[in-house]
Amino acid sequence: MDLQDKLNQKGLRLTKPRQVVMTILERATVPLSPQAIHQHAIENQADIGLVSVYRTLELLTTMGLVRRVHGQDSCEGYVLASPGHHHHLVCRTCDRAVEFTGTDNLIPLLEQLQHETGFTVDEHLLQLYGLCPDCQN
Amino acid sequence: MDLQDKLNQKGLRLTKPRQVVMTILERATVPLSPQAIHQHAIENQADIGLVSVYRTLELLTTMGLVRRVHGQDSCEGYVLASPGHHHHLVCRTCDRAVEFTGTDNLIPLLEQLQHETGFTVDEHLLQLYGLCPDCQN
DNA sequence: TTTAATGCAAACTGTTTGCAGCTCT
DNA sequence: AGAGCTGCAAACAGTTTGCATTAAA
Repeated sequence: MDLQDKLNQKGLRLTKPRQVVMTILERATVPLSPQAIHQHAIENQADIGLVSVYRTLELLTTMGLVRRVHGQDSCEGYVLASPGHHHHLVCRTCDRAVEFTGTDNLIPLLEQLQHETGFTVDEHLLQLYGLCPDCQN
Repeated sequence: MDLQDKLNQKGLRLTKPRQVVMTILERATVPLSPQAIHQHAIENQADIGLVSVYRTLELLTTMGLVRRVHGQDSCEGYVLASPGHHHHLVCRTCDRAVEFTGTDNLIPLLEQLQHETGFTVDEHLLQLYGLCPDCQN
């Protein structure tokens, strides 16, 4: 099912700004800020407004198609939400990010904590920071 | 060596806003935003300006006494760069937080990732969200 | 006494909202 | 045709900067 169907299903529409934002995110390798996305759009002769970028990101995020992440300096960054739960390893220098999923390692920790504290744990945020191969000089 | 000495050593001064901010961070259990810190200060009859909070946080961060982290919603959060490393388990309903340190579980994951991606990983942010015993109804 | 630091106010930057006109279905 | 969407402009919120005054050393 493509984006158009997903939108129509909810009585929403596939419009130019939405297409453009989605395409840009699909091609992106790093989390992009709203302004960065807008910039990319303009450079690709797609004349959309910054406001629509914000609104589209909010929509796509609530639809679960896009995920918001926090870089170290750049606060707001958006990336395509690939299926499943995953985390990011972000380069402190160039902000390049790698996604990973293996969080089985956390399970024993979670269980231990739930037992010790009485909390139930149902969500977690794990972000790793370091240097990517190119920035290790 | 206490804060006063550390500051004087560089020709800087220990002033009321700096004391207050430091004390608040020492008592905090979750990352605090600049405004949250300011709020706390006011509530404790410490009449300091928001601007000083910002400037103090910048100073303490460059001195390595405080660390800036990015939470889920609150972008800017500051925590004491305490010796060792700790994380938080936060109740989604009442915001009560528990600190924990056991991150040995992460080490295999880190090593595996460093190997697979070529990144070096030197910092991480782990926050767990759930419900505390009181809020589980 | 000297000079760092404060706090106000004003400038900025990034994000959100109201609304008239436009467009996808 | 009609409801959803866009884009402008204006309102907002959070952060930074300039400058005269205060206070730590």
